[in-house]
Amino acid sequence: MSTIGDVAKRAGVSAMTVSRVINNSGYISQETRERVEQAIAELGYVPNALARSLRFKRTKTIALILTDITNPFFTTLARGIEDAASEQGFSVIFCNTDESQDEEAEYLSVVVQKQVDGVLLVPASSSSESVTFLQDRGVPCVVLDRRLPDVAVDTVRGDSEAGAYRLTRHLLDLGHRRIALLNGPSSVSTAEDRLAGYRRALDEAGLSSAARVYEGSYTVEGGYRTAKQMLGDTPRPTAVFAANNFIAIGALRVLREAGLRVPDDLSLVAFDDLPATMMIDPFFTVIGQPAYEMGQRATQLLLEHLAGQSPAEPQEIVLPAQLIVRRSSGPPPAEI
Amino acid sequence: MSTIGDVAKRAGVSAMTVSRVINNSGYISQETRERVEQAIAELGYVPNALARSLRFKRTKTIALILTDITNPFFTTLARGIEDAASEQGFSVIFCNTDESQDEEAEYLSVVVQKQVDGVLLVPASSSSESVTFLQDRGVPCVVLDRRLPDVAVDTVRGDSEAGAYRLTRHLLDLGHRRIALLNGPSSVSTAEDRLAGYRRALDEAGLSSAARVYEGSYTVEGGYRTAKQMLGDTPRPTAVFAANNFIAIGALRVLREAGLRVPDDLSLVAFDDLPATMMIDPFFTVIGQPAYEMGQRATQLLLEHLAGQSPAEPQEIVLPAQLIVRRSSGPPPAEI
DNA sequence: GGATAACATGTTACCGTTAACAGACAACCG
DNA sequence: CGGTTGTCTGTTAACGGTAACATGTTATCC
Repeated sequence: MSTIGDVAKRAGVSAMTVSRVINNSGYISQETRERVEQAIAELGYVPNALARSLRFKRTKTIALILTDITNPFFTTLARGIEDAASEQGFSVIFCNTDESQDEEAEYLSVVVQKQVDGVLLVPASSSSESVTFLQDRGVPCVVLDRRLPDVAVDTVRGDSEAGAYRLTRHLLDLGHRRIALLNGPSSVSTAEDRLAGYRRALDEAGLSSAARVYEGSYTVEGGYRTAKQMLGDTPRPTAVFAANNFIAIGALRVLREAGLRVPDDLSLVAFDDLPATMMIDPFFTVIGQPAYEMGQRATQLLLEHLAGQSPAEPQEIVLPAQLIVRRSSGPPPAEI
Repeated sequence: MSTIGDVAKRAGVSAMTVSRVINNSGYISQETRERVEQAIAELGYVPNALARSLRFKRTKTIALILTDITNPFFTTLARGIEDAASEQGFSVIFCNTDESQDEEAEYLSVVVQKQVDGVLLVPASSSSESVTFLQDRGVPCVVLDRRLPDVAVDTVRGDSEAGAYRLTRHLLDLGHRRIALLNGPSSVSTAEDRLAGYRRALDEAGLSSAARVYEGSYTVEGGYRTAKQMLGDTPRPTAVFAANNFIAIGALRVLREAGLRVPDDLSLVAFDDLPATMMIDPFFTVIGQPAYEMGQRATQLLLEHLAGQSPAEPQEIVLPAQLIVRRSSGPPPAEI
């Protein structure tokens, strides 16, 4: 790979002159400019962004640290982020923590060393450690999807509480009285908020004591396990609220294995929709979150920060969630 | 952000000594080491990877340039790549070209400037320009998913030809004689190969002249459009082979709108499976490609290259595709 | 006891780029 | 004609890190 010095030698000028041509700064005679441009073309010269970044202390690169890109919600989020970032000339380094705090810390250390200009973080847990680490080192950060209670930081997330409330209300309105919540890990704020929304709806209906909460992980296996547990308990719920799409899939498997029909024998609703592009047959009644927009907004917020245009006060942007009623929910079966 | 000099000053040593502590190289007295480590901890010092990279000419970063991370096949591929890369301490910059040659060129320029150690490329078209650009600048590259006919380069891809052959054979074996292919753009090698496999199966069955090929894009809209066109033609095919998952979804919409049942009135099979974690109800008969493994293998190949362990000869790794028979394919309806 | 080796630390120079400063020359002005 | 202004190009130093070399100290050996 040729350097600015190689170009300079070939064009018979100094490196500084080449730099001026590349950056269109200062005075350059037409003749010199052409000679330099030719040398650049002949050598296939590409400026070294590392050297530039070292001087300017900005890399035009941000890090995206999330739990699992394979979750369609995060895939769409990531796409929104990359689109918004590349539009402003920023590159995105992406990292999967698999909900591990250790992996998260490891990735954070790496990207800070690589001098990313900012970090978009979907935290593995509610610990404020990661954000503090970044703040101590002066790296701007926007937290995505999840709340961090103990630290002042920009956050962009969906309204889990209101979404869960509406989803539960939907089931109550259909006549359900025994509604189970298959939740994610309580260490994650979305699980906490979905639980809160669920409880609020039950409380309003005077059914506080009817709450049945099963805590697991946000995975198919988690859903499978908690659903199995739920089916063992009596009286059996007539509706199941899965706290995310993976849990819903796991739960559905259990119900199928038990020979139960949805929604005839049991209603099953979930948080998080699948993109229309991968749905053969939209079936689940869900709360859909605007994942793409969430990614965009978070990126814009971060980039404004980098440009120094944002208010000092940390912002919390909460995007509304949408109830989409489909075929997986219906009235409870008649009691025998 | 503090530098190695700040740490040195605080510990009362030279920058070089700090460097030695960090990298565990050369001789350091236990006492000095402790003083330096304390200074590092107190300052929250993090080494600047840019400065290191500038010296060593390696960034421990690779670029992943693909068409759309939102396509579940590529999502899984990306996950395989990130896992394999991070295992070896490499970071991944990801870029979506949306099948645009211009975007691809733009991203390539950026990541080469950023001095990535290598590039994983899902090319937007069969043009060899991108790979040549990288080779001219000495940036190692592995091409993913698609063949590039005019250039010698490492490639990891699925066996589209054999997969298409088997999928078509499956339909022929069920008794279908009029099988339409809703293909992707002919500028992409996978579309070319799937067409070839389809033709080979028809040829073997003596049905060469029965081929009906509709060229579109690898999108839901593309599938929708070509399927609509197909339905207008007579005699109507009894089976449809969608060249990817998005096309299948688009086609299914058309069939539903036309009141046709799958597989009773028409069989519909596709290339590319969805991850089990997002399937409510596995329905499509498909050819599944080992996307995760493809990503892993390609990354390993690239990293071996970087370590100088790989053969000079460009390798082509072709991974087998698997036929998964489900409910969307069945015998053709009885002729009236 | 002087040579030698092992240990411990510091100095210099360089990776590729560019801001700041400096110098040279031409045009223009009063 | 001397000074000012505008144009064009070059030199130096710095961004943060470390290899190579240099230097000094202490322990070891014959």
